[in-house]
Amino acid sequence: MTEPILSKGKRTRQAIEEAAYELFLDQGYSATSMRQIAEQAGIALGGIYNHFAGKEAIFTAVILNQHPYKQILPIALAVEGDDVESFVYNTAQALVDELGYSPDFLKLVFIEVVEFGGKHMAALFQDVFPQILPLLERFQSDKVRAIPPVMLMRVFIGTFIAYYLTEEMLGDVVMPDLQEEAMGHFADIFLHGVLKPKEQ
Amino acid sequence: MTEPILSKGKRTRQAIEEAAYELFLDQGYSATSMRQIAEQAGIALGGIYNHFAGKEAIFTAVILNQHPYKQILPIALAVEGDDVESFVYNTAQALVDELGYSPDFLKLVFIEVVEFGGKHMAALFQDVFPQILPLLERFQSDKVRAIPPVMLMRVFIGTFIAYYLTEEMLGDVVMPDLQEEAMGHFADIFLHGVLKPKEQ
DNA sequence: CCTACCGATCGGTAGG
DNA sequence: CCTACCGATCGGTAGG
Repeated sequence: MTEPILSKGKRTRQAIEEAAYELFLDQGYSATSMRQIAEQAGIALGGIYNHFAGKEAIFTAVILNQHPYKQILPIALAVEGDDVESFVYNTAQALVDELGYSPDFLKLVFIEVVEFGGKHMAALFQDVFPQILPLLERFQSDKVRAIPPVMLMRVFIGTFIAYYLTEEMLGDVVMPDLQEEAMGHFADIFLHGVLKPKEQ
Repeated sequence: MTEPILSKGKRTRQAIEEAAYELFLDQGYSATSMRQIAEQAGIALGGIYNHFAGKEAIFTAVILNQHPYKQILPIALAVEGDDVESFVYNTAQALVDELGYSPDFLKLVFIEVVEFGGKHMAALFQDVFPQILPLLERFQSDKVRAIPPVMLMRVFIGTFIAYYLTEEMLGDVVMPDLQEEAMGHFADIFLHGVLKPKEQ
């Protein structure tokens, strides 16, 4: 919410990134022209090249600064709940609340996979990995089965991706009424998959 | 394996689709030009328009005919195993064996989401849905917890997508040695999530 | 099914 | 940071 004062140069650069981000989400990378980016950023075409070496440099900046984890991580870190169960359920709830039902927040990664063959992934990963480590601790519990922690985190993240992608694939067409509960089912199945069976 | 005899027109059309399929997987839709498709299909640019109304018509045909489920469904249907456990494990194994570790077979769907906003999804779904119904039966078991069957299928499919997408996202960078076992972990967690706890 | 062409638009740059 | 421009390439078509 804090609006840091940026120099004019920084502000223009920021405007270009935001314009590009919106257009990429909407149309993908190749279908978005430098002219569209310039127009949406309120600048002349030539002006872009004072801030970026070229089109791909814009994408690189965008994916580093607008990557999904930048949205997800703060949400997940702010979630309350001392045990695994409530953490998983609360995170599921919080994510759906903040991100809605659309997989928009995943589209940048899809663009990266489809239009760049994943070649920025390594750089991205270096940036992300240290920051998701704190989340690993929240799975630390003797209720959890013996599963390598990294694998735990991977399946956890994967479960959310799976929810959103299948939402896009068949959410509107089938069972629109089940939508509200769907994320609950994903979280529930994940939890049962990860926890030791309760003796009841 | 059977090579049906096609008329020359059909063969050309098929060659165009296959050329486009390869190029789309490699570059995405927008970055692929009609000239590239023509060249790879061994035809002149103008010739394409005897078979397709335009570029998007090619994509529509490709996604209908080369959609991932066309590869996955036969594999899953051929899997042996009478109980849920062996079905899930064998399917996981068979898919990795046939599709490898790369998410290539998912790229068409990503292109559809990124470059078309998912607008062909409904038509696609009508084609796919009836054919995956038989798979639902293989989850019919009193070992399975009370979960709506459609949701079961959705999480099952989602688990595979999650595996492949996280594989692309961090498979090469981290834990390349764990790769072989990773799918096993996904299947294992899914199974525990879906089955009633065993009294042991 | 090909040749030759259309207008439009692309990413990028020179020069100021 | 803008104006005016570059060569290249785009999807598509006319005509044969």
